[in-house]
Formats: sequence, C-alpha cells, structure tokens
Amino acid sequence: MEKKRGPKYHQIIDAAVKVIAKNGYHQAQVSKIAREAGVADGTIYLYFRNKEDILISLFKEKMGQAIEKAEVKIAEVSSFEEKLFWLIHMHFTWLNHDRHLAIVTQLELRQSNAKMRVRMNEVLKQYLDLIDRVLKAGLESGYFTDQLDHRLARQMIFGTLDEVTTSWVMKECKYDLVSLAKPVQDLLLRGLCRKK
Amino acid sequence: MEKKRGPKYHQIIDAAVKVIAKNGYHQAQVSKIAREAGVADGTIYLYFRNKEDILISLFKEKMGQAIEKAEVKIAEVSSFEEKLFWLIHMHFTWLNHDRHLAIVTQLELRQSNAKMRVRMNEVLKQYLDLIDRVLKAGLESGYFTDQLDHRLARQMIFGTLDEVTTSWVMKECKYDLVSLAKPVQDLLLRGLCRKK
Amino acid sequence: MEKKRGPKYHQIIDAAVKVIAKNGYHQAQVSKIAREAGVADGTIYLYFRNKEDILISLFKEKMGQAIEKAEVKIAEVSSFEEKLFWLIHMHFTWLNHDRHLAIVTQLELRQSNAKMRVRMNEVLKQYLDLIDRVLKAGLESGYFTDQLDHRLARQMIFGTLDEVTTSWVMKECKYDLVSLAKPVQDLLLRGLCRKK
Amino acid sequence: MEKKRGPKYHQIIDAAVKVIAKNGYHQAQVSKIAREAGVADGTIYLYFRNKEDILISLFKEKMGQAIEKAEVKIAEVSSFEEKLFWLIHMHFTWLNHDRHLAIVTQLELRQSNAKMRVRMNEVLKQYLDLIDRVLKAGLESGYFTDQLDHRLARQMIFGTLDEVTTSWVMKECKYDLVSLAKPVQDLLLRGLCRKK
DNA sequence: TATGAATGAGGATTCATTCAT
DNA sequence: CATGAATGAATCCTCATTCAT
Repeated sequence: MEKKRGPKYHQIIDAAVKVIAKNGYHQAQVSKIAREAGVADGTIYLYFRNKEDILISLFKEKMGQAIEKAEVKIAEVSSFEEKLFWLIHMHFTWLNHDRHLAIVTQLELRQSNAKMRVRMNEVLKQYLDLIDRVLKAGLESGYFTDQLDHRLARQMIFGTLDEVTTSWVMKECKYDLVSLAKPVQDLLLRGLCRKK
Repeated sequence: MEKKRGPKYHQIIDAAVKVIAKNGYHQAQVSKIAREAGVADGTIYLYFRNKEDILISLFKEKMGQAIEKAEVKIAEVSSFEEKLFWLIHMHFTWLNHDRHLAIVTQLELRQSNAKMRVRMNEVLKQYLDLIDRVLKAGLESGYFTDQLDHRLARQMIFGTLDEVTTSWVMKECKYDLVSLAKPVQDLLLRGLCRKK
Repeated sequence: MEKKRGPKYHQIIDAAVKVIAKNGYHQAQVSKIAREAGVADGTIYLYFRNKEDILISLFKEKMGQAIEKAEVKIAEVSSFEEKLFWLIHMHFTWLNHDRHLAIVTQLELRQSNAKMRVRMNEVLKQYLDLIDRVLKAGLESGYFTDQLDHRLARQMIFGTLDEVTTSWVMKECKYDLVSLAKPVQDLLLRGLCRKK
Repeated sequence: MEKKRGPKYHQIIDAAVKVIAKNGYHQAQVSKIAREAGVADGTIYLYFRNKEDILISLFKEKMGQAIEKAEVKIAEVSSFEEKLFWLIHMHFTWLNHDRHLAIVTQLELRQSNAKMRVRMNEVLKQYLDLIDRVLKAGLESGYFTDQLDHRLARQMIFGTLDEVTTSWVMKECKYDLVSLAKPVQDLLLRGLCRKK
C-alpha cells in the first residue's frame, strides 16, 4: 500500500512539525496535526500509513533535503578542511533557519520509541555516509592516515554537531548557531591540544 | 511527603532498570517493576511518589555513583591528559559494566517527557560540571589557552562520549567499550589532524 | 470544548439512570453505562467531558424537564392553594412515573462528592425559586401575610416533599406516591393543628 | 467479634468527626483519622470492625445522646405543643452546639453508600419513634384526630427539621439555629394558612 | 478523494485492612 | 494492647485508526 504524494502530503508534514514544536511529541495527536493541516483526521491516512509514518516521513523529507544541499556544497570544494567546514556550516544553517524543525529533531523526535528510532537511523545512515565520504577525502588527501579510527572519527564529528545543536536548542536558540561553524571545525581538526 | 530509603528502595530501582532494558520504556508498567522487585504494586508508592519518581531516582542514583567514582579517580591524577583519560575511562567502564543500565540511559530514558528530561538534566549538570573542572585543569596547566571555547570543548567531549556509547549500545554491545578509552582520548586531544 | 447533543446524548443519560439505579452510585462504572447505552466506552467522551459531567447532565436534564412542566401547570391555575397542590402533584408524578430516576435522585446521586453537589445545587436552585414564586402568589393573594417566614416556609415545603419521596423510595415504591399529593397539600396548608 | 470500648473508642470517634468535617467524607482516610486520634492505623481495628463501623458508631453514639436528652426534656412537659417545641429545640440545640458534627451528619455522612445508609436508618428509627410518641400525645390530648395521617405528619416534621438544619449548615452556620425553634414549631402546627 | 463519528484497549494509583513484631 | 509496613484490587480516560457516507 504505497501512499500518495500530493499537495496535502507536504501540508501534513509541515503541520506535524509545527504541532510537535508547539505542543511536544506526546501532545501531538493526529487530530491536532489534521486540524493544523486543514484536513480531516481520516485524510491523514490517505497519505500516511500511520502516525509513525508521518514522523518517519517528516524526518526523511527534511533530512533528505539537508543532506542533498550539503552534498552539493561539499562537492564544490576540494580540500578536506573545507569539506568539513561546509558539512558543519550546512548542518548549522539548516537548523538555524527553521527553529521549529530544530526543536523537533533535537528534542521531540528523540522521545519516539526504539522501533521508530531504528527506522530514523536508517535515514540518518545517509548523513553518516556523507560524513564518511568527507573523512575519506581527508584520508586520500593525506590529511591524516588510517591510524585514525574512521568510525570513532565519525562518531566524534556527529556527536559534537549533535550536542552543540541540542545545547543551542535548549538555550532557546538565543545565539547564532552558524557563527559556531568555524570554531567547531577548528576544534574537530585540532582537538583540545593547542600547543604550538 | 519524604519517601523512605531502605533495602526495597534499591531493589525497586534495580528492578526498574531490568524491566525497562528488557521491555522498553513504554512497556515498563509499574506492576511489572513491582513483580520483578518482588513487592506488591502498592509498595512501590511507599518508596516513590509516582512512576516518574522511580525513573528520576534511578538516573540520579546510578549517575550519582558514577560521577562520584569518576571524581575520585580524576582527583588522583594530576595532568590534564590523565584527567581526561580517566573521565572517558570511567564513563565507558560504568556503562560497559552494566549493559542493562546502558540501554536504559542511552536509549530508553530518552523517551521520557519534557518535564522529566528537565529533571534529568539537573542531574546531568553535575556531570557537565565535572567535565568543566577537568577542562579548567587543562587551562591552568597551560595545556591550552582560553582561545579555546570552553563551552564548545565541553560539548565536543560530552557529545563524543555520548555518541560513542550510544553507537555501542545500538550495536548490541558487541565490542569492548573500555578499550576505546585511549583512542577516544587521543582523538579529543589531537583532533582529526595527524600531521607531524 | 462544547460537547455535542444528538440521539446518543439522551441514550447515554438514560443508560446512566438505569445502571445507577440497578448497581448503585459507586458501582456504576463508565464501561457499564456504555454497554447499557449500546456504545463504546470512548463514545461517552464525545458527548460528556467526564463521568461527573454525565451525572450533572443527567440531573440537569431530568430536573429541568420536571421544573418546566411544573411551571406550566402552576401558571395555569390562579389560587395559591391550587398552585401548591400542583407543585406537589407534579413533584410526585415526576418520580412516581420513573422509579429508576427516583432511586437515582433520592438515594444514589447524594453520594456524589462536594464539588458535584455544589453543581447539582445550582440546578436545584431553580426548583427552590419555583417554590418561592408559588409562595409569593400566596402572599399577594393574601392567603398569608409576611408574618410568615418565607425561607422557613420554603424549607418546610421542600423538606417535606423530599422526605415523603425518600421514604417512598426506601419502602421500595410499594404504594402510590401521587395519591399523597392532596393529604400533603392539606398538611402543609393547615399544619398539624386540626381544631375547628 | 465484639469490639472493645475504652478511652480510645471515643477518641477515635471524635477524631473521625473532626477529620470528616475538615476534609469531607471521601477524603477522610482511616490513616488520617488514626493520626488525628493519636493512634496507629492498626489500633483502629482493635476498636472497630472496619471503617464503616466507625461511621455507624459515630452516628449511633452522637444521635443516641441527642435522643436521650430530648426524651428527658419532652417527658418533663405535658402538652403536645410543648413536646413538639422541645423536640425542635433539642434538635437545633444539638447541632448548633457542635458545628463539626452538624457538617458531618447533614452533609458528609449522606455520601455513604446505600448499605451504610440502611444501617444509619436503623439508628434514625429511634428518632422517628420519638417523633411518633410526640404525635401520639397530640392525638391522645385531642389536639388533632386520626384524620391526620400519622406517617405523613412524621415525615413533614422530620423533613422540615432536616431541611432547615441542612440549609443552615450550607449557609456556614452564619445565623443562630436555636432561635428558629419557635417559628418552626408555629409553622408545623398551623401550616402556611394564617387566616383567622 | 475526503470526511469525522465511532471504536476499545490499556495502566498508574489509592487506601482499607492485615499481621509479624 | 499497640504498631505501621506491606498488600493488591479496581477504574477512568485518551487517542490512533477505521469505514460508512
């Protein structure tokens, strides 16, 4: 039962983002999302298999767009340092731009159950793959050798970006996230060590 | 209404860890926890205000113990590098040792609602403070200068530890977490850069 | 959140009367009422805010109808004695006609908590106002002067009707209540005194 | 299993009155009564079979005392009018004197279930018998003839006293109840009719 | 396509009562 | 006599999903 796309598909996803950001994950009932989207409760089920499917689709759509944009930008630059910079920059720009979405991905969607998070990780996989490709560029350009544990490096990058973003959201997005791109890049490249 | 401590207090907390790890957050009914603890449902409420209070107390107890142990160990060594190493080592040891607890803290407890997470963050605050103290030692020893953004550094450390641990849990704890302490320390200290 | 009216609204109220009369106030679970009404448990909540709201609505609906009918009849006659007679007659007819309702209003609904009784008193107020209007007619027609304490008179009338009805219900409605209308009117008008 | 009397018996009953008056019937838990009485929860059960038994005993003790006093006073006077007056006077004096008890008997105890009210009615029976004896005196003295329905007369007297008292309690005992004895006697004797 | 009324499963919590001490 | 820790039964309400229109 493949569900349809149509104008209402995105209408419902955007309504979901808005409703979850405003009310929180556990107070985002299907009927509220339907009302926000301006459709009947039942209509939701013409476009999505179930509630879970709305959230997965939401994550897939939004994340997918972000990854695509990042990929394009990263392909435009050649050095590892620049690629890493733009990875961070695009990540921050993406969430800095849509605060509702930031709340939803960093705080609310994490309350979903284990089963859903497995499915969201499948989406996240593409992002991790992108990080891997950036790292591979670093290896190939000789920026570092394979003494560097690839998997750990990826986890440090992702973990840091995620934590920085989450902290920003929990501080109610009071400061500019994008301006942190450069210092974060620097931190990831050189670590805590600052000896000359 | 101050609740009692007693042998059953810890009995119930440990039962909660086991039940949540096995069944998942949303399938961890009070009656299941009571049965696992070998007490009546009502007995739970002689020791905890409500279900939420069990989970908060669980987090507080377990996290508290871990932080205490880490603090002791960190105080025993003097250099920044060693302090950082033991911070990581203790973090990994803690969760490597109790896989049920790892599942609960890394995956299940994150499904709790906003109100609960605020209260859990209060506990987490102590851990972040510990990281801050370690970083301060680095600053004072001249390992790095205050050109390093303290807050970002803390977020990198915590984000990395958290992501490494979560990945390990999601890989079903198939490898030894503690053996990652050294490479992670190295990664955090020197960053991705490996040029000599 | 204004609740709907519809055929099911009255269906549920009538089911509540039947279930409460048969099982008693504290044994009248929502699921029993739903089953009796032939709807699902959840449907109840499309028509009523909560269980309390069913009971308040029940009282309001039934009492409201009775008061309206009594008012019409009382307006049709002109003398104070007749007005009083019809007040009593309508009161007795109302409950004599629906024994389940009699049990519910005289015995079961009185077990409700303080908050509910305050709300039921608001409904009862309309009935007391009706008694007051009847008494006012007696005053204006010169049947009695204002040496008569209005409030006490109302309390005697209401207290007597209530006690007569409750006694009848507790005697399991074994005799005809309506036939008591005339003797009760006589008693209220002339008191215990029977000297000529 | 006949329960013991002792100093704590009355201590517990008085605690029950106080707790019910302050917290309401449904918030008067056994443990609250025990605390107020200064005994352990379990001690209650050395003196009473169960919670119901406390309330029945409370009603029986308090009502019994009131009836006894009323009987003595009524025996001292000879005319029907005087006997009726003292019946009313003693009823009002009793509750006017102990406002907590008034709240408990007029409002709170009525929330008890059908089974309990049957048992309370057995106690009340003695009071109704007293009214009957007063009425019998009226019949024998020729104050009225047996054209007067005895049962209805009793219901009017009791219903009126009860309603007057309940109204007074609901008005938070703001006026003096005892001063209503004379007007109520007058009302019951002569009815609403005031023509000469 | 779209609607929205109807469904019904599922769980935290209270509190009267017991009984080992 | 007295204690008080422990027991465990019992129920209202929400909300994702369906299906007749």
